[in-house]
Amino acid sequence: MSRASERAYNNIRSMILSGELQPGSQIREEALAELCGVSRTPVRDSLRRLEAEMFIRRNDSQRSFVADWSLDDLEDAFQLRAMLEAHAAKRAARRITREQLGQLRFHNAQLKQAIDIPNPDVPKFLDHNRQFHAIIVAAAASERLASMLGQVTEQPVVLRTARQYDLENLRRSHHDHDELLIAFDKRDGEWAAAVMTGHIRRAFHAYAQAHSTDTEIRKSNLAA
Amino acid sequence: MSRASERAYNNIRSMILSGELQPGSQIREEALAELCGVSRTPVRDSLRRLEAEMFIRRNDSQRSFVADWSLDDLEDAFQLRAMLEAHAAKRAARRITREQLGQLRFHNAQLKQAIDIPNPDVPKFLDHNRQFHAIIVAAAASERLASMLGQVTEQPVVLRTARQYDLENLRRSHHDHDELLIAFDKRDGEWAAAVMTGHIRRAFHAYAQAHSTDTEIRKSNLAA
DNA sequence: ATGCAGCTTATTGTATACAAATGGCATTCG
DNA sequence: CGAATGCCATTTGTATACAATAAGCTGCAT
Repeated sequence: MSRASERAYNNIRSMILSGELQPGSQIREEALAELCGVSRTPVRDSLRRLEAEMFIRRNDSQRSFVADWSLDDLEDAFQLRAMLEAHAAKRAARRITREQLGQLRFHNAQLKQAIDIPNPDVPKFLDHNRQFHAIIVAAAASERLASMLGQVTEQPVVLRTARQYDLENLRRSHHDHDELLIAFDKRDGEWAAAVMTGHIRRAFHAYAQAHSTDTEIRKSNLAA
Repeated sequence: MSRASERAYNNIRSMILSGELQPGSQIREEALAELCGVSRTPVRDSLRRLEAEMFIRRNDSQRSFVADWSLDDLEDAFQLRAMLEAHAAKRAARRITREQLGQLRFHNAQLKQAIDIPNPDVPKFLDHNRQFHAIIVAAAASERLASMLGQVTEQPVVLRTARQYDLENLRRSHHDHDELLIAFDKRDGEWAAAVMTGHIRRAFHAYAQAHSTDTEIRKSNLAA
């Protein structure tokens, strides 16, 4: 992707994810163009992409708005994600290479390290976690599946305020990864899929809890 | 969608589906613009959309080519479709309204009529079949799921020559629909999902057979 | 007051000109 | 003869001007 267009896309996307562009608010092409320092043309490209990714929705007269997902919508996304990632895990179990297994072990060791210390390094955990999952998707070797997963994986990040990361949850995540590694090693696709399903479902409930806390806080801020 | 943009999208899409634009061949924005009688701007929009829908792919230097799917790729698409439609059926079983059930019955009766006569009306069958599936997806009430299904449902249409429609197959399809209707009536999501999985898998094998016949014919045409 | 008509303004859609980047070809040098 | 390099042609990317459309507002009529 070319310079201006990529910049516009990344800028707008991160403005949505960070909450700088509030859910439900209208988006004007020219305003974004100025914010990104490019013309409307690349902005329009970006908006189309973001619309396909459901970060943005348009009303019937083509005006764009930042998507505003309810908790139900997000559960829906998580449900699809669980199904797709379980499918990926199943496929990966048949196809994963020794090298990829090694990489999985590496990232799993790293993310364990990130939380198994007095001062947990959550960003580091998240990064290696992301890479762990990416390797599984790559091993599944289905471009379509990868593209669909892309659509449901980053949506929940739209939580506006800083999330509460429950350490106990992260440790359980790491434990799931351990089990996935064994399932891959045994080439047991059914097992891998089952573990993955639980792994994502837990993520949803952790997210939902953080989300409701967040919502409470915002409500009381409004009241004050 | 506005006039020029919509025209460009529909034109290009149908040129791909009809084989007028050959799989693997390069696509130039200006050529398409002339063909569609619009400027490059709406053509570019369309190309982006079609790229997201995987009808078009781009190499690393941004040149566009008509996607050329192998049978393996198509099996992959069908596999995802089976999973997603089964999921849709399961959700639909819980949510479907009496009215929607009535509509399903109507379309199923129509498609039965289309093939239960001396001179089968295949296009009519396909149309009611499409609507039958659309109602189930609507009843599943998940925008994301619907959008994902859109991505895998129309891909196999890229068969270049006229398809052989095996009547026996269409009758079995109709039978599956009957069974789906009972499952929905009993609100048995698991049953509905199972029937749907088989329904789509059969569609794949019917398609694969037609595809290989098609490929053979093309080969011998080349040889001649 | 309320609702509607017509105007005004805001916003998106399209065309086009120009800039940047890429690929192919020919030429040159090892 | 083969590989690398520079130039030219082709193609895509970006900016901008203008057209079309939709929203909001004002004022008038009921």
